[in-house]
Amino acid sequence: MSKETEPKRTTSYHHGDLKNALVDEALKMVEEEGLESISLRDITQRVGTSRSAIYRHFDSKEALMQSVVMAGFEKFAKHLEPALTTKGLSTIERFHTMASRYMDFARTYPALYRMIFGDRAMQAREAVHNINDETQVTGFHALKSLVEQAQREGLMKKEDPMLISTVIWAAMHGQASLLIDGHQHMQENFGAVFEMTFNVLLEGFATASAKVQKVLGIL
Amino acid sequence: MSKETEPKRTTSYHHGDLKNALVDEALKMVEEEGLESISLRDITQRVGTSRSAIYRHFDSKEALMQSVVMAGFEKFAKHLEPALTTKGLSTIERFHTMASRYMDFARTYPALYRMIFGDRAMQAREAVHNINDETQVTGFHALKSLVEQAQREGLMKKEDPMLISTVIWAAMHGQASLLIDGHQHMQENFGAVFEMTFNVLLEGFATASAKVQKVLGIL
DNA sequence: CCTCCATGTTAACACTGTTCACATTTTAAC
DNA sequence: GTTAAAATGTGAACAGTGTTAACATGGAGG
Repeated sequence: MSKETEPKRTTSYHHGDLKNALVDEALKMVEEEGLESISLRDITQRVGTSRSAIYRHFDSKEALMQSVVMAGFEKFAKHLEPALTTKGLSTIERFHTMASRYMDFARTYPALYRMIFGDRAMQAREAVHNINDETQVTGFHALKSLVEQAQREGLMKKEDPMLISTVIWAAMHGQASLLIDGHQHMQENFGAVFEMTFNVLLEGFATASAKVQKVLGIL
Repeated sequence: MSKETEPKRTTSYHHGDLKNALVDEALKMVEEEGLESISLRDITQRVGTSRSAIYRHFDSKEALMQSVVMAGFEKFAKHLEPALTTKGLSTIERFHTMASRYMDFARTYPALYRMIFGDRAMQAREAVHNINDETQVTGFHALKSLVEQAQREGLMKKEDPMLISTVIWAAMHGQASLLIDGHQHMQENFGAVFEMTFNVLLEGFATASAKVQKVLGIL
């Protein structure tokens, strides 16, 4: 990424920019056909190069797939952005928007979601840890900053934001996973389960004073 | 391994009971080496037969793996049983025991857990739907019956038990998945996240009267 | 011009799941 | 008990995979 000086697409050699082309094509194919079924031969054929050309840019198929994971994670982070950037939303609304878009991403790109949060994903994240440290934590950091905002506003009890964020994230991840992996109970009641989870979390993390107010309303 | 000199099992043909032997060995290998890396050749070699012997009992590798999924799910269901069968536990304690053993199973057999709750699992469950309809729903049914019990005791609000169970299950599944797939935030704070989730769910699903009582205690 | 080196190609290798014709053992019929 | 049929196991072969090595090509700098 250091040698630019070209208004065109950088590094125009034989192909132009084979490395990125391979990652882009692989990412597209993951979305289309799923993870398991794609082969290096298919990727190179669609890109228009020879099979072994890959090995001038990646050590192995796994290395290519790790780059796909990183690209997919950037796409995921962008998908969540509106929850933070949209103007005029309350913190609660931002929570709801973020959770909603999270589930939407998983449902729209199930294979990609499985890939970026699967067991190979962490290896990929660690492999490029020094190169791109900001993007990879963006998703989680966005959630955590929302939690901190809610705490500042007195909507949420003041326990460790990291802990609270992880609890929320796990609940969402569980729903997304069950949904895209075809589990009946989740698919049949998706909307209801989502809203119930959202409310339970909201209530469970509410401050004591907020709870008292709610109860006083009941009495 | 010749005739029926073994008082073991029925159907003593050439091998004895190759079909089950293959499933057992494959299940063992999934736990040892993970899902991806095991091959039919390795399985048959360890069982002691020829490679293609598999095809007398299964249509394909995928069919064998689906049988492994079913066997793994039975193992999982057994692992959860103490939460229901142990005498002298309160309903809350049963919840805690079940959740605890759930996470324990995932941590002890990560590859197997991934397999039985992954995306191929549902296909397997559907493929043998008529044969073994009880076992496959055991896990979820156990949770649901606990929810109903809690509702009867006035500990939990009386919304659809199916919905509540799915919410709880998804929260646990999310934690288990993040944990065994190596996500830092989960691994570093596993115990704290688990307890916080448990409490939040308990509180979020508590009956209104229970909440009022708690608040009255505060006031 | 020429040389060098990054990039792309072709052929081959070891491995995989799968299928075929054939061998062996078990079951059943007579 | 003999014999035919069915069930089960075997070895060789095939197409597909990721990977590697030797070779080819084209652009950059002298």
